[in-house]
Amino acid sequence: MSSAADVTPDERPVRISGIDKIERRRIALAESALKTLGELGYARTSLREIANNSEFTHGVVHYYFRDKIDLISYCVRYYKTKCAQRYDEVVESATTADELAVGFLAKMTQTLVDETPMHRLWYDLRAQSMFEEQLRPDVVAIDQLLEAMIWRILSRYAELVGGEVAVDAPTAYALVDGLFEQAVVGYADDPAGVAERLVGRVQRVLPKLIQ
Amino acid sequence: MSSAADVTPDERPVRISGIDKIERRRIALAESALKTLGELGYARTSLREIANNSEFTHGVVHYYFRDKIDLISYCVRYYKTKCAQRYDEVVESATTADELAVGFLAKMTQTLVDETPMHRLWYDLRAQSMFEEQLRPDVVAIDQLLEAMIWRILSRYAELVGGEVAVDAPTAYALVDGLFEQAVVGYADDPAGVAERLVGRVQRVLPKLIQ
DNA sequence: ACCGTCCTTTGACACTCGTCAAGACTTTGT
DNA sequence: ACAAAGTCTTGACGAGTGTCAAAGGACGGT
Repeated sequence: MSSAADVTPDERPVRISGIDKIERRRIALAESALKTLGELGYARTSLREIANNSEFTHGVVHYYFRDKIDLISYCVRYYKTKCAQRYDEVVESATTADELAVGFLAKMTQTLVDETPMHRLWYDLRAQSMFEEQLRPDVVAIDQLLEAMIWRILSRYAELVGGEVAVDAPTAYALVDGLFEQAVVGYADDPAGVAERLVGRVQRVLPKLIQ
Repeated sequence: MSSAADVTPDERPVRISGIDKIERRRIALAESALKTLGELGYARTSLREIANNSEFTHGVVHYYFRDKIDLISYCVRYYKTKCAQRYDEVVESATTADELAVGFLAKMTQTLVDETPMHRLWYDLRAQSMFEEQLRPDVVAIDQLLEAMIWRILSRYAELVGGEVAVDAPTAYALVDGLFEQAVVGYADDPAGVAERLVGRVQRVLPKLIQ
């Protein structure tokens, strides 16, 4: 990514100035950290392991982040910006209820399969937040983002179908999330058929949430 | 090791307290461990902390359990026997749908409030099982137990109401569990009103699962 | 009484963790 | 080109971890 647009004759990455370079490094570190976190989980991921799985040394991590919580927190916030708008395009482009449902379900299974580690990490972090107070604000914020996302999908679906969502936003989110988490956990145990079962279940539940 | 091969043909006098005492110690240790685990979570709980919060020393823990996973695994299995039959009495004694619903919801909020640490731990362990393979069998077993429990409640409810459950057992479990987990996570953040909101949501969702 | 077995304590081990500091290397301003 | 500022490497520290082994105590059978 981002390799196509170098028109600059100068090869030196010097042009990236101060603040920008710091932010770039932090993002690179965060992405590397997220990869490791997604594979090992929050508890078993150490700063050294993160540095090890990256092109940096463990000292660099501490140069760009105050401490471990600072890094994790940054990772979570970075992740947040990417995850909650996954379905927005589908919602905006769909012109019929069926189109929306199909698009939603397709994206859902796609992210389940393609980004399993990220979802594992999310459920891990949400559980950890019950014990580690410092994680709570970020987790709560993401939860609200996801709830709003589900709500956008459901209310648009209801609109297209000519009805109303029969439950409030937190309830709708909890229900859909319950199904999705079940799929993520099941996917870790045995991936075969999990995605299809998830689709079937959401398909059958979705109409019941509209009246 | 070397426990099975008794060289002495001589019977070990049937010490009633023998095996029984070992099991008793293990249970006592497990209960103490569960208390600590429920408060600190899986990751931040060390064997020394468990021993510290009990009347034993950290050496005893290793005398009765091979290693940490052995202890945790035992704890989880011990916990399992208590958690999945929480609602059985309600299911058996209820003679009307309303009675069942009220009893179920009452027990649900009661366990949410009284045993919060246990539920936190459960969701923590389920998340950890995605990363730690050794935890998976126990987690899967408990999940099935809980699924069966929810199914018993729902199918009895449908029977009393004169209908049928409109979704399959895994779906029903995922939906209810989604609502419950939302409540547990929310309870850790701010307990006020969480139980009431949970009751309201389950009350509104429950009829939609019957047809 | 003594002895062997079970139980428990204590202390040590090898290791990993987060954190930091001293110095080396690189880039930038002038 | 030279010095200052920024960036990175390396190695160390103390604390905490799981694990284990060697003693000490308790208690039964003989």
